[in-house]
Amino acid sequence: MTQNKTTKEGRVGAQNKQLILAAAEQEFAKNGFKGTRIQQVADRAQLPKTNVLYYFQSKEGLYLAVLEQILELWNSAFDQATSLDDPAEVLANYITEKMEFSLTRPEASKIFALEIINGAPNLSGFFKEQHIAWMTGRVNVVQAWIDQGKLNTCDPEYLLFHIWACCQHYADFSAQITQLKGKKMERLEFAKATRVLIKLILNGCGLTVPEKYC
Amino acid sequence: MTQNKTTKEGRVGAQNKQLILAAAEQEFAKNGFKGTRIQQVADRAQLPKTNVLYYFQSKEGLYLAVLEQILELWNSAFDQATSLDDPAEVLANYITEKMEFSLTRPEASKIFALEIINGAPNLSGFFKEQHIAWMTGRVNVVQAWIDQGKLNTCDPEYLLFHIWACCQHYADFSAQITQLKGKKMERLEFAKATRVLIKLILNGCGLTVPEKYC
DNA sequence: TAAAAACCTGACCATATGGTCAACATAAAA
DNA sequence: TTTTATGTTGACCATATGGTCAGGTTTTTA
Repeated sequence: MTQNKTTKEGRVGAQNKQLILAAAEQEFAKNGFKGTRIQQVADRAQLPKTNVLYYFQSKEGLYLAVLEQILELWNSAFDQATSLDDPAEVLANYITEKMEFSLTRPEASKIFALEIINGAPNLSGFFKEQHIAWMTGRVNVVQAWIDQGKLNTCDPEYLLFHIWACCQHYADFSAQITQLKGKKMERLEFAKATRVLIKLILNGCGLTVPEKYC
Repeated sequence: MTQNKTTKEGRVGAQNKQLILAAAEQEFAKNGFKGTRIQQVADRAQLPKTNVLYYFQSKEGLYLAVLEQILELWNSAFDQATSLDDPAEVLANYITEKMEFSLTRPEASKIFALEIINGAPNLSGFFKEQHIAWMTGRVNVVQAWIDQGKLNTCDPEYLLFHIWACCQHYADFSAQITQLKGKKMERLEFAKATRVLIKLILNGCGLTVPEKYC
């Protein structure tokens, strides 16, 4: 259905590309860019190494494709929120979304984390500008809430950082959490962590947690 | 005739070892284990590559030495806190310490983060057990505070995770923060972030921020 | 001061790995 | 059916890199 802009690919191609991307996501998350071997990705996808290179011109090309696919997942209902919305509802929902992401796509979160720790050498200027614009918009909305007295005074920028930090922690540091809890966090534990986090953040801002998030 | 495996080191050795460790910390934080070249470490330390291998038998040995040195920095006043102490004071101080660490030793934080994201393959069983013991002790203290009514009900384990997450974020994700703020966070911004975070966490737990942390 | 221990380093090597290529197979279009 | 585009793959290569080694110098010890 959708035709790729650069290379014309048939059914088989599209399917294999997805297979390879999924395998690559696992490997890159586990070993980082330098630590990942094309052969490992190929093995996981059950294809010969040369086949991987056929679809993605190079290891870097493969990594960029993985990264691009991940960045498309960054969308959220919070993006469209305005100062007219209820902050408690919006923030609780945003946290819920982020936690759900950490639960279902931990590898994506890890790859992003690795990219940032490395100094974000592969994030396009376009993405960065877009990200800054998003941030500015969201900070303005939160500030408007504060100005309206809906929210305790708190620096909106840092508030967002703290929400990200907590939510991503459950994906990026899952090994540590598993170690400390004695077992892997399943959906049930994630639900509890989400509730606890929502309460912490909202109360921390002087908000009451909406009924549905208790 | 033959000296045992434990190499005796003189003045020069001790000095060079520290030099190499410092250089390695920078490189490992920036490029990860696989991504770091011994030659890069040597260049940074302004020594020949062979000299690095003289002091540390292998790249892995060097990495382990760096990691070990980092884990020694994990100590905190919170370690000795009891349920008799004031939770607001203890937690505010703990957050302050962690933030100070993110400001002054961001590379150490990043290396630890990379290690965890990779599944913590190099953290010794001893460290892990010690870490679990620490956690258990701290959770008990927090729970005691809750039982005494000093603190709102909140899962102590998740509370600690959230504190870690937020504090480490300022070190590990500094590239993203710098990008979004338009400039690197200096000590002044760290002080503000610390204040904001303390307020968020303490208020989130139903605590009042002590005067000295406002 | 002599011996031993610690320190230093250029030359070298084995191996792993990203990537190329050419020949072939299959699907799609004509 | 023929032709063209797409997909497949084993054999191969250039290079980077971790690590060795032998022979040397400096520092410490007895």
